[in-house]
Amino acid sequence: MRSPEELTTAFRAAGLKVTPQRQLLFTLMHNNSAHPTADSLYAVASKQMPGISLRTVYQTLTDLTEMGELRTIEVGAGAMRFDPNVSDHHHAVCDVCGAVQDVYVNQAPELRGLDGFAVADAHIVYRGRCASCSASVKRS
Amino acid sequence: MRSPEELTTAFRAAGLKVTPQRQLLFTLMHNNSAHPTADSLYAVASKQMPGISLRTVYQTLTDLTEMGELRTIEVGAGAMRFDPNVSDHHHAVCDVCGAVQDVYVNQAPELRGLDGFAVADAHIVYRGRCASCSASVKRS
DNA sequence: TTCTAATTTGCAACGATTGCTAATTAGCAA
DNA sequence: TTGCTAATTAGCAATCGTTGCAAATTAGAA
Repeated sequence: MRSPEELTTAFRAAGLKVTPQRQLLFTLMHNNSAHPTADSLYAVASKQMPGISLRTVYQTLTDLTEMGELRTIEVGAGAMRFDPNVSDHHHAVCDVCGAVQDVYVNQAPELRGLDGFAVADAHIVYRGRCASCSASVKRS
Repeated sequence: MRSPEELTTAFRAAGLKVTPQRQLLFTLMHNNSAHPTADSLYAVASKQMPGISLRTVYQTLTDLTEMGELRTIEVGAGAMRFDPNVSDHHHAVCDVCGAVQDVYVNQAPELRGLDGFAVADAHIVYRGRCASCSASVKRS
């Protein structure tokens, strides 16, 4: 996702308005590696701008996604997550704390069973324990 | 997932009862490669047993999943799907017709960015066009 | 400054799923 | 075969995440 300044220009160029709500969300998502849900982003945004609505957060995230500035990811159950990293990558989800981190694969694996299926896209979700949750395991 | 006969034994052994509803669902899921949702399975079941409730379908699918007889898979938006194939495999989802097929990978790819994450499980969702939807593309 | 289309907000509605409860029933034991 | 009781079913309400809608507000071009 581009910087808040570039997004301001891009939005205006697309005939979209740049409101204070949107500017705040631009800055909150820029370089955000937390893979937030709409709701968690709303919680953060509300602190800086009390009264902003969850509906607006959803709307702006949808706009950014349609412009290709965000990717949406679904990791098992729960809400949709938004990722400002739109490069080709995958995700690892910690089963303990729920944190999501980016993962890159070096080469695509060979497949069996494709049977004429034309692959356009692939997304891998890894599950396990993140480094900090692995470290905090008490001996049992 | 095991055969309806084996499941009957397994359910009783686990202190669970084998009702007509459950027997029907056992047979409908056995060797079912359609990756149905609870709702689509309910539609099929209702034809053979009018009056069966969606609640019971959910309950039985949950029971089977907890016993390790089914896997649940989520492919992008939409409802949860149930897969009687519990072997280690992945899925390809057709963007046109929504069909889901099983895919097997020969070897796990090398990863970057794991950063101490201990992987316990991986699931790949491929998206694209299935064979029949590729074949039925009209020239444009 | 004016005007208007875009935006925001709040709330209703939606789809998927689960919680709850009364009525029913599988299946063990006598 | 009959009784008993815990498990199950069905139906409905409630939940969660998300989207549709409409009235009031506002960005930003003219």
